[in-house]
Amino acid sequence: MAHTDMEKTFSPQQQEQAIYEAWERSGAFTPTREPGKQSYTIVMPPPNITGQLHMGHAVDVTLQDILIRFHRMLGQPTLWLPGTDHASIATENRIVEQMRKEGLTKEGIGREAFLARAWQWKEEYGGQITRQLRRLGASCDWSRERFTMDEGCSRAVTEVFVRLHEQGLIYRGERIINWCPVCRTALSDIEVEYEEKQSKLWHIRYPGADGGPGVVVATTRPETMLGDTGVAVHPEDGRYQHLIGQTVRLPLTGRLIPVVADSYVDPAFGTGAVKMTPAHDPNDFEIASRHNLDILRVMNDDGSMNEAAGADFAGMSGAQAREEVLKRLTGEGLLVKTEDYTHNVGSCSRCHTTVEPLISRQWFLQMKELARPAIDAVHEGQLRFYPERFAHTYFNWMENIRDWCISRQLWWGHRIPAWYCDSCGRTIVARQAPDTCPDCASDRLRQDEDVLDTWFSSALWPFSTLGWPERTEDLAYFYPTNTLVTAYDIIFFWVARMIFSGLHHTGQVPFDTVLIHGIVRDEQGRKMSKSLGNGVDPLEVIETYGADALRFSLVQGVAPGADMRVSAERSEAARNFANKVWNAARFVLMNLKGEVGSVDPAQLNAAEKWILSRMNRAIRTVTQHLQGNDLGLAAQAVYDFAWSEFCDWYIELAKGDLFGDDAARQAQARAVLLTVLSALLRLLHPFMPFLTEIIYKALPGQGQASCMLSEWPTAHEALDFPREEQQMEGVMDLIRAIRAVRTELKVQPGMKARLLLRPKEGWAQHLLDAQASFIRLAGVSSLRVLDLDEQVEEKTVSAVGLAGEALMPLGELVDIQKEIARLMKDAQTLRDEIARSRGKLANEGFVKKAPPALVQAEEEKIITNQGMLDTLSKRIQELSR
RNA sequence: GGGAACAUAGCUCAGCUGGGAGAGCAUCUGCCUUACAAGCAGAGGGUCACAGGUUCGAGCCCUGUUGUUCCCACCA
Repeated sequence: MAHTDMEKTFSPQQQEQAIYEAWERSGAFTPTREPGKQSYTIVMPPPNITGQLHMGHAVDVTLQDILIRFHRMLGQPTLWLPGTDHASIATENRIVEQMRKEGLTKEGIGREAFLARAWQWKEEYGGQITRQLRRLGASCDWSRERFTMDEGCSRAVTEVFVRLHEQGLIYRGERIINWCPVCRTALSDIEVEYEEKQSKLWHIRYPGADGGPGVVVATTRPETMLGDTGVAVHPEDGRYQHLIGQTVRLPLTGRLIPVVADSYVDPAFGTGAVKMTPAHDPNDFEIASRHNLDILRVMNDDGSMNEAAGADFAGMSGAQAREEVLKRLTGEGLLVKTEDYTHNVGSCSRCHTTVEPLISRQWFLQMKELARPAIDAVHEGQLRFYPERFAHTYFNWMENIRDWCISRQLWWGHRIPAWYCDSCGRTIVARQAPDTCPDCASDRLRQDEDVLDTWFSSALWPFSTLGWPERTEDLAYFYPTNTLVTAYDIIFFWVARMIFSGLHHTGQVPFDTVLIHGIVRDEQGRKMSKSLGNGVDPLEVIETYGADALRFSLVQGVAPGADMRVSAERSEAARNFANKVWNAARFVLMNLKGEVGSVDPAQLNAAEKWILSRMNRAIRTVTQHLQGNDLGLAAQAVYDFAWSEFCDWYIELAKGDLFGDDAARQAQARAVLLTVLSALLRLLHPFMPFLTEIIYKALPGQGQASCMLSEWPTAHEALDFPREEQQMEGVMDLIRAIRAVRTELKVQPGMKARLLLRPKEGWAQHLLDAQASFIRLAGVSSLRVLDLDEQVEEKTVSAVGLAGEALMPLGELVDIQKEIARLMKDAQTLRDEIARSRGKLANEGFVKKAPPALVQAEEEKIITNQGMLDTLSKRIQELSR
């Protein structure tokens, strides 16, 4: 592209895709393993295949791409491995939903057909999201793209499951789990969200077996009483000593249930007596197992009551059963008291149905042993969280971790590699489907119907994608990876699990840095969500403002770990910045005219030394921030340097030489402009890859080299001029002071404005040197630098800066001002009169009733006043020149 | 109940290990000055939540108070 092609405004939309395709085709995203060099690796958090790219991805991917492009430019073999996640429960729900619209059900079409459909879904939407990642400019290595259910990842999952089972860390057992009656599957603890809800605390009397008063229990879930198998009280509670070891009669069923003593019970809460429903409450389950109470499950998988709840209740929904139970208890006079009560109710994080805790046979991963090394690794600093405070979150969770329920009653996912022998009942966990039972040689084997929690495979992502359990060259070279970039809401789900999995299976931490960012909110600070409909589509922003603008708006000035807000204003500001850089480049290219020599360090003027020195500072600052993962500060530093220093000052200062007669100076100015622009583009490239690539390719003398593959700029000490920087600041400060005076005196462009400069001690030579710049940048017509002790006779207005004092003589200037003010006042009077006359003429009564002469006089007044006003306006304009 | 964060200009927020109170947007004024009106120049606007303390010096460190948010746990 030649500079003549450059439009006045930067419109990236058409070019972006072509540039991306060229990058991808060139193979530059694929690193070469160079043995001597230190690699840099990021494994992309795989987006779910459930649908569209959203702002959360945009942030995540932008941050990663910045780091990747930075390290690539530093010359490291840089791998960014992309992929997608099968997202077991989320995808399955979406497909079920889709089928429901067609009148189909999962059970109706069967497992095989359902999975075929799921794979079809994956083909369609998995591809969609990766195409959208390309739109953002994500420079990942698509040749290594992975999917959590592809052959390799699946093999890793099986291997891990079998190993953990062999090590005794995976077990199958009956436990209270969180059950979603709509998704019809078990959930892990973190898949449950709690919300405060208004409810009641019902006090119910359980009469004594002997017909005595028995005991009153308090409950928030009366329907579960049908599954009660005991009552617990505190062992030292004086009120209930006589009941311990006795039985009471469970109302509505007539069953006799024992009263047990357990110190878990808080005598101060409710009545101090707790009904025990071991099949539907985790705490009750614990107590029940200590006291050998029966376990009676009264609820079906869909949340309705089953036969065990009694013939009268079987088939009712939970809510119906509650109503009926309360009605009957009231009828029997056993409902002693009802009080208002607020408590937390858990709901499914996927479908927001209230979760039912219930007893179920599931697979669990024992966590204690796995958590320890993962905690130590962070304490020892093998792995760092940034910002560090998120390590607290991590420790807090890991130190109180409970066993992980890993089985799900779903079809889409990694099927559990366990088989049951129908002949002898043996369970076989194996890498491959066994033909016969090793115990009884029967071939009546059935594979476990369930699949694994989707996070089970995600936990292995950093190494399963690199070929583990094979000892591949990729694994040896790129693992452990370097930076994991993700939002804070996913630390438990994923980060923690990757850390213990990596340590346990590979003996190494999977990455050395966890860079945590916030979540994206809307303008009002609300979390973006489908239900609120406040989501901003990143693709729309790209269409309107360009991918560079979107990327920049998501990092500029954003503190690590802080939530960020997306708004049109932010994107617009970033787009304006892109345009600013575009125009600076346009100016530079327009003025290069042919060959550009290199900068001659011996012939630099003050402005050139200043900008080169500032450039060095910018390089150091940006580099340091990027290395420290402070991407927001890095972006801000590039922005400030580009706009406030290069554009606002240096380009303006260079115009003197550029448009002057001195050929040597002209050449030098061109060389400096090109040097600084080139460095600026490279500093900006990680943030705005498209814009910088387009411009960089147009720079002369380098054969259309790619910015992406150029070297990261380095600061050369030969171009550090700290003293000159300060001196230039002094000059700039004085120029700003003069501009303020000009504005104050309303000096119009073209108006004569004489200026006297009185230098401070030590600044005389500088001000003399910079005279031309003063005239140009301060917009004055002439200027004289005074001697140190020279007196000024005229009246002046002054402004003081670092380098001295600027004096602007008044005299004629002020007279003009006064004259203009007077004329303006007259003009206003005329305008008022015209308006008044018009008002009269608009009044029907006046026009009809007043003498015609009077009406005509008013009309003439308008005409003459208008004439006078025109004359005045011309005079004002003349004076203003 | 435990933990964390936040409180800075009208709005949204930066501010690294203590020394200048800042940016974007908004407002006001003047400019189509041959890179850019998506721009340029200038201006107004803040008791850095409150109260103490440490220090030569505090937006930053310490203590307390108030207010807001988030996470975890969960008493039936």
